[in-house]
Amino acid sequence: MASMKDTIKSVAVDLFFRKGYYATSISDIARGCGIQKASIYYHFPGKEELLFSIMQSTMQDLLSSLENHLADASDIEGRMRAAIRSHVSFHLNRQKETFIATSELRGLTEDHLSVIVARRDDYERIFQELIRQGVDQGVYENCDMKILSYAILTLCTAGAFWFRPDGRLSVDEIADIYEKFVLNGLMAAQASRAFQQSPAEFATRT
Amino acid sequence: MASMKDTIKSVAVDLFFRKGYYATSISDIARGCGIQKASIYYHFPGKEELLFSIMQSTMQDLLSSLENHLADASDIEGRMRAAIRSHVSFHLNRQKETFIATSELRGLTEDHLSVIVARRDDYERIFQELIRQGVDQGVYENCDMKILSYAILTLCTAGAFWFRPDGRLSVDEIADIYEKFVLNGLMAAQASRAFQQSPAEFATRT
DNA sequence: GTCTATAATAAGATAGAC
DNA sequence: GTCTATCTTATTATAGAC
Repeated sequence: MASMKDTIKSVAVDLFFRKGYYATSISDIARGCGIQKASIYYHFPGKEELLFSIMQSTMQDLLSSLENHLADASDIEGRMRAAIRSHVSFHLNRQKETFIATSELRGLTEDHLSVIVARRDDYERIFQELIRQGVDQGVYENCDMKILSYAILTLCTAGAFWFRPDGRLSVDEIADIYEKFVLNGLMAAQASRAFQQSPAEFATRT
Repeated sequence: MASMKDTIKSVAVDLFFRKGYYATSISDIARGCGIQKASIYYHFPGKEELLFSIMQSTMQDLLSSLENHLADASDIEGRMRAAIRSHVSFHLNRQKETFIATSELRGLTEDHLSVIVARRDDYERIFQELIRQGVDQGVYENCDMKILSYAILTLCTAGAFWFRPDGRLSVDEIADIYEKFVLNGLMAAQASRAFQQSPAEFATRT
């Protein structure tokens, strides 16, 4: 049974996703909950705190999901695959929240923004570390880790912008496509270079 | 010599980029231009029309840039490279406008939104056509064209979100990284598959 | 914990003089 | 083409009763 505080949060998620943070008023949220707008302020100090609360629990769960997925994988390729699958499926399964967390950072106060950005940086660092390990082990081509980690994450994050739960492709199918594209992208040059250097040795690895 | 209309537009671009569309008031823009806020309304019917004007000229120039870059390339790989370079360099060189055009769609009325989205769809279709031609000619692996075109475009568009003109990497260096990652991503599976099927023939193509 | 009523503020936009 | 002055409206947030 959901508390009113949870109801408010969930109605806010729905409205922020559909209309945007600025276009959603406290009255809109109250109407969605079936209460008066003044009652919102009993549960949250203000509109911005409500946004912050949404973003914080989203980032928390995003990080947990990544840790859970990584726990099941051991070698570097498996770990990268697990990380991408976690990232993609979280962003599609919790589309509304991830959409908000990505697109409404402008709505946060400076203090709250720095908390969320710090969490996001922690999250990105895990991906950068995965790329670095892959490069160290010679599985991926040497590359600019920061730029590529942004590229990989953004690419999958964008799913939250166009995904339709009742659309042509399921979450798993989309995760497959992204997983393949990113892994290919990271490994391709390595593969072709290895082939050029030593086709025989390359063949044993394929 | 810039007209006041151009000045207003350029000040608005700067403020929308730095503070966001909703957080920027007509008064802010007027102050940036050194005029009174009522004077803005002589040049633009309202704040939303100003945003629309910025987005429309940005999309126009984005499309022109792509056409110019494509005119110089002939084969499919060269055309894809040219398209990616055009996309990346435009988004970094005109960072403020492309950032706004990407992140402030929520600020448009329904009518204006549909105009911009239609232009964006035209633009995306050119990339989808490039991918399709590459697949037809066997240069790229068969793939989901819509999803991959979103992936490629978003990945590069995201540059406008983190790029620093005075940062570590130049526009050209970033374009190089993206060009390589995307091309590798599109061709990788094809390359390794070709090698598995016929290593000798593959070698002649490398 | 929710209500009614209202304060406080700020924004987009217009009227009309110069 | 720009100004001063003002209108209109909407929003966040608070006070205080129940």
